[in-house]
Amino acid sequence: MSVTLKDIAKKVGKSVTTVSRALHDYDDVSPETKELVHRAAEDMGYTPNIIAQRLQKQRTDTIGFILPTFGPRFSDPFFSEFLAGIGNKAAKLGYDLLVSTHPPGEEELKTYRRKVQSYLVDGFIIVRTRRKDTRIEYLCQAGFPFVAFGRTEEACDFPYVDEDSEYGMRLLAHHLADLGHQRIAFLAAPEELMFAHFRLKGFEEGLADKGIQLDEKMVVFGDLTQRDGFRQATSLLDLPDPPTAIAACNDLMALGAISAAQKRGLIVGKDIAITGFDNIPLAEHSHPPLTTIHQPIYQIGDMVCEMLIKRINKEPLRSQSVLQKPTLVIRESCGEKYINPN
Amino acid sequence: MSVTLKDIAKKVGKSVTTVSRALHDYDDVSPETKELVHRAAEDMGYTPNIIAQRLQKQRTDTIGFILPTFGPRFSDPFFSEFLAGIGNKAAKLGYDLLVSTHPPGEEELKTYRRKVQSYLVDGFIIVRTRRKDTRIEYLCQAGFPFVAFGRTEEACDFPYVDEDSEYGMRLLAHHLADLGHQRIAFLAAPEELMFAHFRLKGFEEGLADKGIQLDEKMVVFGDLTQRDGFRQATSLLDLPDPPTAIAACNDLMALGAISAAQKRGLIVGKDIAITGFDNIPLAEHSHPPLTTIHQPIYQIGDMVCEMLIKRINKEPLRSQSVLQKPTLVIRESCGEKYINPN
DNA sequence: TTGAAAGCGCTAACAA
DNA sequence: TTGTTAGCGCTTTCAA
Repeated sequence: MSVTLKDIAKKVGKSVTTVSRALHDYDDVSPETKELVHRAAEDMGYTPNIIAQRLQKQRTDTIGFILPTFGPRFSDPFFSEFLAGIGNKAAKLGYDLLVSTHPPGEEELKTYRRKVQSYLVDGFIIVRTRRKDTRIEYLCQAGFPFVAFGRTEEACDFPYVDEDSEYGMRLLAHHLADLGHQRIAFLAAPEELMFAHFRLKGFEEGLADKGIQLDEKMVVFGDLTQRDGFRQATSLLDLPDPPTAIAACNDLMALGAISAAQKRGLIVGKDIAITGFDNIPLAEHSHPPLTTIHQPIYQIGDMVCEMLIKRINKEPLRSQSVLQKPTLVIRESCGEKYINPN
Repeated sequence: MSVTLKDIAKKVGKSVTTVSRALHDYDDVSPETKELVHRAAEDMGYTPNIIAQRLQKQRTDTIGFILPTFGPRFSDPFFSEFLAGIGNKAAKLGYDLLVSTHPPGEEELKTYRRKVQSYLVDGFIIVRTRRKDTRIEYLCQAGFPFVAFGRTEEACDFPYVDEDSEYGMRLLAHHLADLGHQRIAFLAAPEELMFAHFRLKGFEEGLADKGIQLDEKMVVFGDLTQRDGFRQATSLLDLPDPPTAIAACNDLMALGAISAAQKRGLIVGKDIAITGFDNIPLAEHSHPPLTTIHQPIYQIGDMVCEMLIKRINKEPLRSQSVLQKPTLVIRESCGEKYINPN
């Protein structure tokens, strides 16, 4: 059904070898033959069988990415932007992208293992690193190329790109403290996630810098979704002595928290301050627009992908790891100076 | 470096063929040999080389999906949910998912062509169908398996799943008209997109049902992003005789429109009604919560994927195409009965 | 400048 | 029940 080297060889009366070399522009093929072969290939509509090339070359020119999904209503805008970043870069560098979806957990590792052992991909991009990350342990120990977006607490060192979440959260804590808030809550995320850990830590430290101690009762944990942000913020507002400011671990939860506050009749930016983290496009047009920390997800995807491909090709990396300083984006969800009504 | 059938064969003193058959549990292999081979495979940590299997089988067990991206800040929650739907189903049925990102346009077709001709995928999932869709023309003419989420105006028929956007928009138009709105605007999307066309059409018809004619000046076009929703809604509100209701072609633009209205000091749900389409998770927790049309994206992804795999395996489809009736989700962005203040 | 031959790892038709 | 042989489509030594 489809044109192979053999077909071309037959047509031009040369060997398969010669045809292969002609097509690859080897210089031990006469110009005439090359011309002949190229024309025939063109005419016959030849396209190389990549699978065959891969078997021979023992490499797949494919990058693996496993999307951590959480139930059917999974839809974090974060990931489509990240995916666009790696996808575009991969395409540009001639790599394909093999994506799997998998909820984090036991089974997850099998998905990685299978792709590695069956030679389906040349390397992996890891996201949502965990403090103790079995995926990273596995890949390290297997000596398989990968680059992570995020750090871990593991001993093994590996290339990564990360935002300095601690620093970002400190920025936010200072901002809130400077606005005069005292009763400040933190809408945290599961502690096993490395970035969640950093963000909580950074926030605590930031408040401490300003002589405020983060009250244990003021820390609640959500699952990073808007829905849970709503739920957890509600519980915070139900407290006998509710916070005047809520810092959420990510934008989505912050958006949920805004809803929760508004449902209570509070005016966000006046009665209560709310902040996010990530600066997803939605943050700009929420009501009120969200004060948050900007993370250039697309560029991070782009960078991670480039690093991985260099790694696969054993080219030297400019630096093994990149820790970016994020920036504070002040919008309206914190309003002006907060004056305690009491 | 890695264990092959040959290695196992050598170890157990059998031929490669026998080993292969033993591992596949063919019944022309003696139980003892099977036992022996399985144990050896286990011991040696054998995993089949999938690339080799693919070359031999002439199929890839891989599904292609090309994510239509639009610039770096691309992040439509729609797609991550859809991706989760197809990804999970594909994994369940033993298929991999090859994802590419590509802005719609000239070059796009090359990406499809390459994947088809190089045998990288067994079939494609197409999204964001266009009225005249060259991707579909190409795949049809090439006789390559694919299933689309969305229809086209092409002659060729092909399997698809779609929501009845026309019907959905009619629902919304009726709702708005029943609330007493007269000056109603439509925040449309590029007309070449099939669903955008249907949605505009449905909306027009719905208003006509209620004896209202959609004013040409009341139709503006956005690019489906929140940012553009904001911009276009602003232009609508700038009109000398601004609308009392805006129906947006999708939720993201509706969210942008809400911002625009609020920036003007309007109370959405009271001074102005705004509706969306899609019912993305964000719609539930926007401020105010968005009245919209529910589209079960995850399930659609799941279904499309299942259909494609059946198609690849030449199993009969229950039905060649599925047109779902969407449902209206009434929340607060339209408020109560609208009484014209004049 | 070209071609024969081997081999990537696997499956399958056929023979024994 | 097992092994031999061929072949999927390609690249790459090696020899001519």
